[in-house]
Amino acid sequence: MRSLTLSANRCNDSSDDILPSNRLPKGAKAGILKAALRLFATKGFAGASMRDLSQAVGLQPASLYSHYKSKDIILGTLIDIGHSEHLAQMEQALADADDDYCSQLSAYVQANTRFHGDYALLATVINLELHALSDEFMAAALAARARSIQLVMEIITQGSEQGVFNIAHDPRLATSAVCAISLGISQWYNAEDGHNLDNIALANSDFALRLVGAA
Amino acid sequence: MRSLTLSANRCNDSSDDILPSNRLPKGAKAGILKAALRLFATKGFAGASMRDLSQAVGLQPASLYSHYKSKDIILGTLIDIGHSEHLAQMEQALADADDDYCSQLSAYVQANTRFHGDYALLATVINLELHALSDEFMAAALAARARSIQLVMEIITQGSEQGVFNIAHDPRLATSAVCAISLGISQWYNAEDGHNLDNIALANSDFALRLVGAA
DNA sequence: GCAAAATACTAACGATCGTTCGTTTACATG
DNA sequence: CATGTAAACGAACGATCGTTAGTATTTTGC
Repeated sequence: MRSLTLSANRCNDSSDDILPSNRLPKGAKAGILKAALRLFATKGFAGASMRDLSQAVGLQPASLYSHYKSKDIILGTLIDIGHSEHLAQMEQALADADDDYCSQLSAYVQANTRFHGDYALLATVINLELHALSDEFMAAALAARARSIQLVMEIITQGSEQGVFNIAHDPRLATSAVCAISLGISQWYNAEDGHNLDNIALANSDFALRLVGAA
Repeated sequence: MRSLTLSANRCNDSSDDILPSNRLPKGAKAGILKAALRLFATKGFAGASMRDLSQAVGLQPASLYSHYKSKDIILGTLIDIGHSEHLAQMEQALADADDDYCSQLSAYVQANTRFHGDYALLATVINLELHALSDEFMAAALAARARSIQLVMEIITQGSEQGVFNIAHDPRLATSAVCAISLGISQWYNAEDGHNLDNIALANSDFALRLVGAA
């Protein structure tokens, strides 16, 4: 682990797997998306130009428009990929886990942490550049986000009602806190640091279980 | 509380106290800083133009340069204010609290939560637009950030060594999680929602104490 | 091997960017 | 009232922005 100082490092991933491969388009589009993700994560959407992007993929600026009709659509595509993959991974994790509330919460937090570590740049763009989305993408993004949060909100509120969890406060505050724990690591996690993402995920799930007062 | 869905709402504060008044410059500079904060928080640093800013304060674009020499300096000033105020509030909170590790951690988390609620826009800009800082401001920003985190890191590690806390994992992971809890609320907290910031701060401090396994 | 489709190029458009210039107004101080 | 200073102005600078047009090159399907 290089540091845990929540540094300003928004681009600490030099690997090639910065986007879920199963959702990557074929051909040159994949390279454009990856380069755009790196640029948007480091310089922000408005701070990264189409010329920056064209240089990163080794094309002329105009050539990008053979693949994507606008800069907005590139951002929208990235954020859509991120939200879709996140929701899918959360649902899969819950389906694979045991049916009790503790296992469900633990599975969610571990999967959420792994997502934010595996796709730190993508998580960064989703969380930091959502405001730059055009309207048509924004609606879908907010819906997907709400669905992902609802998954864990229900676990926590129902687990609390059933007495499995013991939260002395508004369950929604606990949900917010639990989500924040996983979310934070995308700001500093670096796969090449040698820090084991599984260990972090396990720690975070333990933290979450403690936080909700799991029996 | 309007929602806890971690929405994309990066500008939910229409009040006038979006910056700590004791650190505001006199005269027109204060209005420029406030308008810039709102713009940077909603559109990002690169996405907000000097013409946007001039319109918000009712000046011509050129007039802004009578007060601040460049756009970068405005962002640097905002982030410097934010970091200075945050560090000061954290140190004050620790000084006012009892000397045991639980009280210290609780005080830090409550103060941290209140800061992120009271100055949600400022916290947003600090966390999301740090990458746009020029080099001279960046060094100071990272140093201030490191100092703020060190305060709570020491509480947690020493409290763990003394057996007051019981953390089954790397104390730095617990620190990261504790910080993330407070940090998250700047994304959705709205003072006009009627939600009591003191309640949130209290909840978060309880969550943090549970997280570290406080005796 | 040929037509068609996809992908790349050069060049340039109008708009907007941060910033500077020289000037004028407003205001405090003598 | 005179004077110096701070703060505002209109206009414009060169650079860069996202994007389009038109054309050439490469790849694909029959």
